[in-house]
Amino acid sequence: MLTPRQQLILSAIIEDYVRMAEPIGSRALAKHEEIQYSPATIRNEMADLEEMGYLTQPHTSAGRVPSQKGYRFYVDNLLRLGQMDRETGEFLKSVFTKRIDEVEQVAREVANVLSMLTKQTVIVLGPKTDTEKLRKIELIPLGGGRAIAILVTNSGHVETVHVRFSSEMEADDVETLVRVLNDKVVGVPISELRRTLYAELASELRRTVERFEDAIAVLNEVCQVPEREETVFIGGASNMLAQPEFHDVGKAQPILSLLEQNESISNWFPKAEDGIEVRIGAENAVVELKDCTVIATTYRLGGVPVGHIGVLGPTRMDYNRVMQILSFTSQALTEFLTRFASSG
Amino acid sequence: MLTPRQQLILSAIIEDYVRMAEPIGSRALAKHEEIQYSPATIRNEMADLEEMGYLTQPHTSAGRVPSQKGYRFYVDNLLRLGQMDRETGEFLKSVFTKRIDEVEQVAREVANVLSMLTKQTVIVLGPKTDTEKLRKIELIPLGGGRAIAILVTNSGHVETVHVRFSSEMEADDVETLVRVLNDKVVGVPISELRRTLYAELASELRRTVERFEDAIAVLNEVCQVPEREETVFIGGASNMLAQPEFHDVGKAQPILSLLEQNESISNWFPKAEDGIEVRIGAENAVVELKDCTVIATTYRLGGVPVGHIGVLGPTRMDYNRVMQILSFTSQALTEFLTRFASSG
DNA sequence: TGTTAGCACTCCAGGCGCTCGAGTGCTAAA
DNA sequence: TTTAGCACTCGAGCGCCTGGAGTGCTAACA
Repeated sequence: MLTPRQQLILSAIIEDYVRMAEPIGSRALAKHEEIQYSPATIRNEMADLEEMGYLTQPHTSAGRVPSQKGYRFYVDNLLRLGQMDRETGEFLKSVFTKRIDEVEQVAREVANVLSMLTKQTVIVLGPKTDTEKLRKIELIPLGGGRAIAILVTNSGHVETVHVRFSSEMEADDVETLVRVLNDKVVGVPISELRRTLYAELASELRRTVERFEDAIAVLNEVCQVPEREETVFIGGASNMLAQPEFHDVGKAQPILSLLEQNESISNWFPKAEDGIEVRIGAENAVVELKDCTVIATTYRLGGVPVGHIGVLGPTRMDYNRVMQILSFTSQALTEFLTRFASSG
Repeated sequence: MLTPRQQLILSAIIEDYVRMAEPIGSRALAKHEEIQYSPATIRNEMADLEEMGYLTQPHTSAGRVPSQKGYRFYVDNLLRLGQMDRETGEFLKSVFTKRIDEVEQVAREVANVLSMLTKQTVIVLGPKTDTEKLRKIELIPLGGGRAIAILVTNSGHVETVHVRFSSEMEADDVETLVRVLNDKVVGVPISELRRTLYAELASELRRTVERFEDAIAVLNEVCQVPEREETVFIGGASNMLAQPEFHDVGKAQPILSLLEQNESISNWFPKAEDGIEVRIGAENAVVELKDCTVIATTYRLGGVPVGHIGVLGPTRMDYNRVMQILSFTSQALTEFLTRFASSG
C-alpha cells in the first residue's frame, strides 16, 4: 500500500497534470503549499511510485506522468467528491426547469449542456421506453396492405410502427382489432407486449375477427417496437480536438469514427448499474479507446434504469469535476422523468 | 477568355492536384499524354494563368495550385459530367431497393452511404413533410390539461405534438373536436393547417363545442407542427480528418464544431433550387467554410422540394465524381419518395 | 533513519547552417 | 511560336550544437 506521503504526491501529480497537460517535475511539486518536502525527497518518492507502476516517464530527463494504474488508484482511493461549484450547479438546474414536452429533447439538451460544462464529448443513451406502460393503441390503415400503429405510453411518449399484412383487412376487422387491443393491452409494459398479446388475445380474436391470420400478422409487427435500438445523442465531439493528446489527427480520427457508428455504441458503453462507473484506458471494451476514459452513469424512471449518460475524453481528465457533474445530472434527470411521467 | 491550351492545362492541374494534394509542376504536367508541349511552354502558360488569378504558388520554387477562381472556372466551363462508374452506380441503386418503412431511415442511410462513396462529409436535410397532406388527426388526452395530437400524413409520416390547455375539457368536447377536425382537415397540406382551421373551423366549433376558448387553444398548439425545424443527418464527419488540408487540428475543429450546431445548418446550406449548386471557398455563407467546398442538390416529392443533400470537403475535391453521385442520388431519392408516397 | 543540498548526467526542444532537388523565369536558338 | 539550356530560388530534411529542465546518486545533516 502507499504511504500517506506517496498518496499526497500521486494526488498532486495527477491534479497538476490534468491542468497542465505536461509532465510534472519535482521542483514544480515542491512549490505546492500542502507538500512540505524538498525536491530531492519528492524525487525519491516519485522513483518509488514509478517502480510500483503508478507513474511513467516519457523519457529520462522529463517529469512524471500518471499511468493508467495511477489514475485508477486516484479514482478508487484518493478522490473525495466534494460539492460542485455553485455556478455550475445553478446552470445545470436551469436546464431542468425549462418547459419541455418531449423526452428526446431533454436528452439532446443534456448532451449539449454537459459537453459545454466539461469541454469533453458527451454521450446520452435512451431513454428506453419499453418499460413504460401502454396508454393507447391506434391503428391507421393506409391501404395497399399497410397501416401505421401508434402506441402512446404512460409518460406521453409516442412510438409508431409501420405494419404490413398480406391482404386488405375488412374495415370492420380493423376496428374490432383496435378495440380489442385497447381493451386488453392498456397498462401493459411495452416490453411485455408480445407475451401478453399471445396469451390473452389469440382466442379472443379468433372469435371476433374474420381474417385471423392477418390480425396475428399485424400484432406481430406491432411487437417490433420493443426491439428498437436505443437512441443516441452525442454532444461536443469536436471538443476532443481541443485536447492536446488529440492534436495528432491520427489519434482523433478513429475515435470520432467510432462515435459515428451509432448502433454499436451500446456495445462498449459502460452501463453503470448503480452509481458512477469509470473506465480508464485499456479498461474500455474497444481498442480505439485505449487512451481514453469514459465516465458513465445511469438515470432511471420509477427505479428502473432507462438510459445512460457518459463523458468521453483523454485519460487526463478532470475526474472530480466530471463525476460531480454526472452525479448531479443523473439525479436531476431521474427526477425530471419522474415528474414528467406523473404529470404527463 | 482562356485559350484552349490554357483550359487544357488548367484542367490537368486541377485533376492532378485533386489526386495528389501537392503543388503540380510543369515537368509532371508534360508527362500527360494529352499535353504535347514541353515543360517550358507549360511554364509560360502557367505564369499567364497565375497572372490571371486561376493559379497560385505556395512559394517561388514550388508547383502551382488551383485558386478559388480556378476551381470556379473548371466547374463552370471545363467539367463535362460523364457517366458514373458502373460499380458506384450499382452500389447506389442497391440502397434504394431495400425495404424501408420510414423516410427518416432512408435519409440517414443516404448520409452514410454517400460519405463512404465520396470519403467526405455528407449532410442530408429533411425531408420536410409540411407540404404533405393530412390523412388523419388523433387527439389523445393525457389528463392534467395535456394531450397529444397525432397527425398522419399522406405518405405515412407521423408527427406528434404535445398540447396543453388551461383546464380539463369535457370528454365529449374532445371527441367532437376530433371528429370536426377530421371532417374539415383531411387533405389539407400541413403548412396550410393554421389558415384552414381559422377559416373553416371557428364558426363550426363555436356551435358545437362548449369550451370554445380551449378548443381554439388546442388548435393553436397543433399548428406548431409546420414550424418545426428541419431534421439533419450528418454522415462521415470524421472523414474530414483524413484530408491532408485538415491535418492541422486547428483547421478541422471549427468546421466540426459548425456541423454540431444542427439548428443553424440550414442558414448556410446552399439550397440549390434546381440542379446542383457548388459553393467554393469564400462563396460559402460562413467564414468557417472559407477553405471548403459544399456541393448540394435538392430532392423532391411531387415536384415540390422537400429536402437537400450536400457534400462538404476541402476545395480540393473530386468535383466530377461528387456531382455525378449527388445528381444520381437526388434523382433516386425523388423517385423513392414518390413511390413511397403513392404506395404508402 | 529520514531528509536535503549539491552535482554530474541525460535528453529533448529549438535554433543554425548546410545540402539537395524540385521547380521556376529568362534568354537565345530552332 | 516553341523549346532547350541555364542560373536562380526556396523549402524540406539532416546534422550539429546549445540551453534548460529534470533526474539519480552521494554525502552531509538533523
